[in-house]
Amino acid sequence: MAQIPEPPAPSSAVPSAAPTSADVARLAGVSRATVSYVLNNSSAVRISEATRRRVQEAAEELGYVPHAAARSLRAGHSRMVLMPSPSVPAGPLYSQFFNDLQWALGRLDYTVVQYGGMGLRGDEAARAWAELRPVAVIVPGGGLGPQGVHVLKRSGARAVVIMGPECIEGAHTLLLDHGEVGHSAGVHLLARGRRRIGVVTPREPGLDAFSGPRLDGVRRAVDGTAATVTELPLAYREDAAAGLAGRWRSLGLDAVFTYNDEYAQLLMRALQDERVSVPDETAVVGADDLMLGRLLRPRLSTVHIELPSGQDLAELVDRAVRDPACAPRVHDSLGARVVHRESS
Amino acid sequence: MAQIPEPPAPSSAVPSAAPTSADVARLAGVSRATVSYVLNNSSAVRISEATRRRVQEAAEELGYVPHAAARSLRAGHSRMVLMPSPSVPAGPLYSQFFNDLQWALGRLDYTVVQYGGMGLRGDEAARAWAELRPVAVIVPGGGLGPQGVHVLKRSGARAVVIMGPECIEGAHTLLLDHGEVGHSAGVHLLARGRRRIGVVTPREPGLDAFSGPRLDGVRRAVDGTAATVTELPLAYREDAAAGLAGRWRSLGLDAVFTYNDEYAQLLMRALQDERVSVPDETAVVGADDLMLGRLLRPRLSTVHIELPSGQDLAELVDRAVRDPACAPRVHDSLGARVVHRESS
DNA sequence: TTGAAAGCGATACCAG
DNA sequence: CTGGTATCGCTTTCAA
Repeated sequence: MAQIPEPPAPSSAVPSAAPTSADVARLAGVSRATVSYVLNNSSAVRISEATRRRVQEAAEELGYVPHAAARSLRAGHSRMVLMPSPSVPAGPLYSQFFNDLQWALGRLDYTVVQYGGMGLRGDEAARAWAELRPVAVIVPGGGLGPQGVHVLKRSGARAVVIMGPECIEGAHTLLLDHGEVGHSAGVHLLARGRRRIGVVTPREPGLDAFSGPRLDGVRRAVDGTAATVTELPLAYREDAAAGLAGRWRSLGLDAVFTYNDEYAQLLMRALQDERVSVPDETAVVGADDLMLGRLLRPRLSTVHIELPSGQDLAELVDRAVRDPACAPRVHDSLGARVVHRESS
Repeated sequence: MAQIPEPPAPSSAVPSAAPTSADVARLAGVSRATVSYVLNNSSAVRISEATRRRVQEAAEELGYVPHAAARSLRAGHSRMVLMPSPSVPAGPLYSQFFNDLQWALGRLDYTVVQYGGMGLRGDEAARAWAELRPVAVIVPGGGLGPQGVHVLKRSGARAVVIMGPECIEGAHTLLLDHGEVGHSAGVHLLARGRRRIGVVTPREPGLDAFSGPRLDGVRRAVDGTAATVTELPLAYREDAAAGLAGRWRSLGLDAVFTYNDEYAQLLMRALQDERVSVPDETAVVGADDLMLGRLLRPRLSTVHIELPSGQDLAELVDRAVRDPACAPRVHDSLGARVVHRESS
C-alpha cells in the first residue's frame, strides 16, 4: 500500500494532520506498542534505553500529542470531573469555591471541566453530560432528578454530587439549605426587637433558586410571632433602589434583610440619600459576608455562609470514585450564622 | 425476538455498563448501522417508519447515551471550544464576558468547555489542551508562545484566539492593552491638575499580569511632565488599607489610581476614616467601572473598559472555524475611557 | 525486549 | 431500504 508523500505544507497554512503514535513508531523504527510503553512509562515492561531514547526523540521531533478521546475510549474511563457551569454569572463566593475545588481536584490528578449546559434543564442536561462519560459530576444548584442521576451513573459516573436544596436518590448531596440563611437573619432581627421586616429579592432572573428559600427562611423565623414579612423585589440598579427608598417611610418597616451584601449596599446607599437612618430607623442585614460589607458605614451586619471547602469536596469525590460501593450520603453543610456589625 | 426482561436492578447499586449502539441494535433487531442512521436523522439514507420507531423505542428503553469520545474519534473533529480557566478567581467583568461568550457559542452549536490547566505554563499547557483536540481555543491572558499556537493548530484547532497584551504568530489576537487603562487615568489626573500620583497595585499574586501594564500606563502618561508616580502595593484587607491610609499624609500624594474599583473602595474608606478628604486632598480613580463605584460617596471616577462582546468573539471564532484560510488578524480592542464622577 | 493483533464505540462506504 | 465492514488512535494481551 504505497503512500504518496504529501508536499510540505506552507509554514503559515493549516499544518498537516496531527501525528499519531503510528507516525512516531515509523520514525523511530519500532512498533506502536513500543511507543505506547515508552510514552506511558509502562512499568509492566522493560524497554532498552536506546529504544526509549529513539522513541522520545521521534515524538519530540514530530510534536506528537496523544489523543485523549482515543485513549479514554480504549481505557473505558477517564479522570474527568464534570461541573456544569451555572446559568447566571457566579458571585465571588462561588468563584472562590470553584477555584479551590479545581485546584484540589487537580492535585488528586483529576481534570476539571466546566461545561456549558446551555439552556437544557435537569434530566435533559444529564444526557448531554453523560455523553462525555465523566468519572464524576458535580452539580451546583438543584434541577436534577433521580432519573438524571441514574443516567449519569449508568454512563459510568462513579460519583454524582449535588449541591442543592434537596437530596436526590443515588447522589451524594451537599445540602445547601438557603432557608437557613434567611432564618438566621430573621431570628437575629427579631432578637434585636424588630417587628416589621422587609426582604429584598432580586428582580434579576436566575437568582430565584436562592432568593426564594432565603425569603421563606425569614417567614419561618417570624412564624408564630407578631412580626410581619414584606417582600421587596428590587432590580440591581441605582434608580430602582432610589425608587424603593423614596417610598420607604410609607412602607413602615423597621428592618430589612437583603438577598446579599451587594443588594444591601445598593439599598443602604439609597436609604442614606433619603436620610433614612441605619440602623436607628431601619436595620439592614445582608448575606454572604463579602468584603464590601465591612467597608460600608455603618458596617453591614450580614449572614456568613460556611461553604464546604474545595478541599473537602475534592476528597469526597475522590473517595466516592475509588470506592463506588460507598453509599451516597447526605452532608448537611452550609453553616449560616449572623455576623453582627453596626447596621442592625 | 422475545426479550427476557431483566430483573429490576437494585436501585442503589452501581448500574450495569452503559448500553452501546450495539445493544440498541440487538434489542431493536437491526444492525448498528441502522441505529446510527436513525439516531442521527441521517438524510443520506431512507429508513422505514416502522424500523425507525423500533430503534427509537429500544434506545429509549435502554437509556442509550452516545459516547462523545467514540464519535469524535471517528469523525476526526469535534465542536468543542476550549477555554482554559484563569488561575485567579475572575472578577465580575470577566465572569460576565465569559457568560455571554458561552451563551453566544452555544447558539452557534459549539460546546464550550472551561478547562483547568492547573499550574502548567504556556507551551506546556498547550500540549495538555491539544490532547482534547478542540476545534478552537480561546486563551485569556498571555503566556502562550508561537510554539504553543503551532501545537494547537497541528492538533486540529482551526482557530486559536488569544486575549492578551501581545500578538502571537498564527493566532487571532484580541489585543487587550491594559497599559491604556493606566494611561487614561494618568492623563485624566494630570488634566485635573494633579502632580504627585500614587498607583495602588494588588499584593495578591496572579494579578501582576494586569496591574503591571496598568502601572506602566500611568508612567507613560506622566512621562515628560513634572509629575511623579509612586507605586503603592496593597493587600486586599482592611488592616492593610488602614496602614496605608495612616501614613498617607507623609507620602505627600495628591492623587491615586487604584488597580480597580474594589481596591479604590477599600482605600477610599480607609482614607475617609483618617479624615483625608476626597477629592480635595487626594483624588481617587478606580478602574473597571463596577456598580459599586457609583454607590460610593463621593461617587468614584473610574476607567471604563470596553471589552469585545461575547457575541462578537463568538462570531470571530465561528468565522475562523468555517474558513481556516482566513488569516489570523489582530483586533485592537479594549477601549479604555475615563468616567469622571466626583472622586477626582 | 519487541511486534502483531484484538478491540473500545460510532460512522460511512459499498454491497446486497 | 438494510447489513457487513473498515476505520479513527490508542492500549494491552499474547507470542515470538
